[in-house]
Amino acid sequence: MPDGAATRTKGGPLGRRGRRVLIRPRGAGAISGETRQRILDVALDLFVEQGYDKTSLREIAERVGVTKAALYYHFQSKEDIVTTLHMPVHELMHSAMARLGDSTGPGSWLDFLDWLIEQLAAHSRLFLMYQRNATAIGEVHRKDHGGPEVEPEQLFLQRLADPALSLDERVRMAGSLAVVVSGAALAMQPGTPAPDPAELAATLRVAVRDLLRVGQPSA
Amino acid sequence: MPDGAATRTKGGPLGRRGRRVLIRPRGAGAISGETRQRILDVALDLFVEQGYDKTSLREIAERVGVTKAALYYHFQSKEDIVTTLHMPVHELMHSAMARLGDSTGPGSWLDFLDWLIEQLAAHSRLFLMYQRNATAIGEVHRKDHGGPEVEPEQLFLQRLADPALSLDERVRMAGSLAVVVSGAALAMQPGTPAPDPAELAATLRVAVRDLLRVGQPSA
DNA sequence: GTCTATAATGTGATAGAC
DNA sequence: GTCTATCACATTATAGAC
Repeated sequence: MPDGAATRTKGGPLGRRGRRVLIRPRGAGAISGETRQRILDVALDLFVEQGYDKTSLREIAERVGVTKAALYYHFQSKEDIVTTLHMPVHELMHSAMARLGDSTGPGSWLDFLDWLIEQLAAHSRLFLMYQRNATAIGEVHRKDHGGPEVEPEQLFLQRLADPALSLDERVRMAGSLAVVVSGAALAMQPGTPAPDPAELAATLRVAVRDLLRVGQPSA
Repeated sequence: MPDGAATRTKGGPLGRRGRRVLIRPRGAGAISGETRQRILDVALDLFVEQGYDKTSLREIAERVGVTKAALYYHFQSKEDIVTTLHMPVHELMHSAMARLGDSTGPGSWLDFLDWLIEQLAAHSRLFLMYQRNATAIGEVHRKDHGGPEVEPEQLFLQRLADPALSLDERVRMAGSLAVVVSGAALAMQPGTPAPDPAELAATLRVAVRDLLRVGQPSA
């Protein structure tokens, strides 16, 4: 059975659902990068909704309105799609580690959180995708990078394993990170109106300070 | 190709890896419930390690030392396995909602968190499994229970959608829940020694109070 | 209770025409 | 850049012998 025969009439028109107004007909050479971006958009939606593993290429292709084979023109593999989406977050985490440097303890941790809160608004949806597919993404990118554990997320937790830290400090540091992440998820909760990003960020900054028991933000 | 031919010598002995000392030989009728429990143990390990979706029945059967068909004697389906594992957590969440009742606001929320912290120690591994497979488990059990969204986890978030709550309250309530969950994950961080459960619980109780800005625990 | 063998289906991925 | 058609493979699940 051909690719989309189950869901599309054999010779029918291409644009389904009216999800998009086409400037020029599909199949005669689309604008550069346009389809690629739509694939990423659709994939992000599905990965967030139902997870990376449960989302098939057939499903992505269907929603975009192309065949699976077209996906393989734009991306080398399914993993390539999720890797491309995750890249900004990955780089963000990576440079966050660089910021943290070798210092430990709540002080530099707070700086890191402030910076993370700032970045979060711009990438909240990608962060959410990572949060909901952390294990899957972790394994994908462990398979690529040969090494055992290069995911920055894990590095954060390794920081907390520092024996110089008390249990109380560990709980509050890990907890404050969780607060920030939950704040990002809260911002995109369906059914509730999205809060003002600046107000949310300010609220988060105060909240993590309460949890880490340090002074209020300087700004 | 027969089931385990790739990993087990055709006529070889049954017990592999010496993972378990057998009182009496396998295949002559095992002790009631023994294999079933081992299946659950192995499945829990794998679901936590690499996720529900990426774990196949073949893999579970291999580690247990039986064939896939044997799994189907003990469980109706793969979903049945994960549902059985998730059941205690599900019931816990459910009764937590009953405890919360109709009241909103940080007051009853704190009571709920105290209770959750208490329960967490006894079920930390199952909670971790849920946390890492929330989307998968959610969909599995939505498929069973016909209804659209009966998962208690979602109900917690619906509480936070109450328009009577300020953004600050929402952030702190969602955040405090995240702190408790992260505390459970912290307790089982590989590589670091497991903290004393009672001490961890006490630390969490104080931490969530700092975040919710209420007094210290009465106990 | 466990096995062998197989069914039924879906998946990621590729070849080659247009 | 997208299509049709197909491949090779893994998966969940079942049937029936022992």
